[in-house]
Amino acid sequence: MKKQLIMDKALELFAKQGFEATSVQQITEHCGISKGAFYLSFKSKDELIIALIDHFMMQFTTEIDYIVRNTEIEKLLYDFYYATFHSFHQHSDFAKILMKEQSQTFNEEFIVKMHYFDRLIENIILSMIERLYGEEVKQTKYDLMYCIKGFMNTYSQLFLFYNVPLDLNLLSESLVEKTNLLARHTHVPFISEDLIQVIKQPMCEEGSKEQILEILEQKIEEIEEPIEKESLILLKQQLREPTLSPAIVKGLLENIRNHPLCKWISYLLQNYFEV
Amino acid sequence: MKKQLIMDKALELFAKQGFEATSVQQITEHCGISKGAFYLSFKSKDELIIALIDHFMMQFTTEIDYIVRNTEIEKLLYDFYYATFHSFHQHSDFAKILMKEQSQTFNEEFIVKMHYFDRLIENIILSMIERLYGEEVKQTKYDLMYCIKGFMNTYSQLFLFYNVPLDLNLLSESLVEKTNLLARHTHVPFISEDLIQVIKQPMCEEGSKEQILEILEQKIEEIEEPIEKESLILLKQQLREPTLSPAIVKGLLENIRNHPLCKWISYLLQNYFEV
DNA sequence: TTGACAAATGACTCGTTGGTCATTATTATA
DNA sequence: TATAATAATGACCAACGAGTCATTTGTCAA
Repeated sequence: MKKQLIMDKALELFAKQGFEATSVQQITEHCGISKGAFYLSFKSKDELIIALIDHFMMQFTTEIDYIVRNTEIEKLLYDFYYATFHSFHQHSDFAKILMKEQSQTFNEEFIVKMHYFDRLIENIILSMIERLYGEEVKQTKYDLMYCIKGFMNTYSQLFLFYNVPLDLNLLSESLVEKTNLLARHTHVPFISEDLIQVIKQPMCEEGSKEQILEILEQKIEEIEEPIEKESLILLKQQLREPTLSPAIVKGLLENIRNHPLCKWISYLLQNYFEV
Repeated sequence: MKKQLIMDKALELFAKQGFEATSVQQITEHCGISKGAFYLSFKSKDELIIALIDHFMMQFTTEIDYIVRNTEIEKLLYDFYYATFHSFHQHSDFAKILMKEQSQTFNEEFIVKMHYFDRLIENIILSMIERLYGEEVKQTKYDLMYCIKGFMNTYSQLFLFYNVPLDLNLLSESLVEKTNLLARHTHVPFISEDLIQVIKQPMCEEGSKEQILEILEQKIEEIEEPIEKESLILLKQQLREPTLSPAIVKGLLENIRNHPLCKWISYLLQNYFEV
């Protein structure tokens, strides 16, 4: 598929030069295709960057969420950091774009997307904190969440922009220690429940039933494998009119969770059904 | 002075839209001047952004450095955070630019400047850590430094991009607690002495004698006040040929330290003479 | 071999940008 | 007031970028 080629090559250039500084001309040259061919795959340059963000952020969010939901508590924090940095490292070109283009103003949709994913990640971190420390951190959980985000940011810059050899194990151990320290001994919160209300505000976007339905129908078309396809169809019915028991829904979700094209929809459905 | 007007107005626009997305046209319109007038004050758009960075970063670096050198240990950490966030808050337009344009690739000189100041700030933080905890954190000081940088970044985003009411006192208290916790109980460092060597590398730039001399001569021209002027002239001689005692040098530096035009040169000289 | 259809091309348009410079307005000086 | 010097103007230029579309190339069934 041309689309994939363009995304791959554009990713390299964006990471190196930034989005604005990379022209469509350059991208097409780097792909060895014509300018027209580019516009057969993407309606605009903006659509390309949105596609890139969607692609990687969906993947990342889903990965992290799965870990937070399914890892035993003893390994949870370590695995979380490990997976995070492993992912950043593996998709370092994309991570660089994220860092560079952080909250740039050039495109409305871009910002909305970024905020949306940012919010998702914050929620995942919060639910991890909940699992790890529970009531213990009631007063300080938002601060803790911000610190964890800060660690993710600060430490990833180290290996993204200086190419130092990366000892993922040591890094994760080190951050686990720091996080536990902060969780267990912090008593002066800065971010109160009030403050977080001011920050949060909207957060609708993808969550709505209609949008999930839309994506669901699209996936049903795409998928060939009978089990996955039927699971999707059943889930669609359940979405329209809840009749199945939670156990069955959970099973159906399990059926699709490892299909490469279903990761995202499975994440959305899981959230929707509050499993 | 036109230059100041342009810098003020451009700052607003850059903070709102980013550097690349703001045209010289827009800036001149916002100032109520013609395009030609802009180019009487700045040779190029790039020169403008460099001037802005220099202006604010010199100010910030000098402020923080003064605090770290001169505050009693009991208040040091608190004052450091307070001053940092106070400065970010006061110059929030500039802080926004820093966040947005973080390591953008558009201009070589820009990046060099940013790295230079980043390095300066890292050194200031390190010397603060040294004063606060000394030997205690020998193994973990670089990690601690990165965590402090992380706090500065993460928490400033809160009030820069959501305009929440800001309780500077609480914020500083809260970060003091976190920092002390990490300093006193961390045992698993990630950033070793080796790693920091890989990252550091060059770090020359402004420090050289010739460059200091150049700025010094320029300042001697500018300054009217007799005491400050003579102090500068004596310091210039001392720079060429060291003859004065450390006490005298320190006194001369003290003479100029509060002159609004001498903050930066005084910082550079202080570093050079290792006072 | 032909012809219908889709895929791919790249010269082109049109808007915008950073930057220049001949000209005009303003001020200072004699 | 006349003249020189300086400040300010904005029409203009070359360069470049996103996006378009008439045309060419490739494919495959008949």
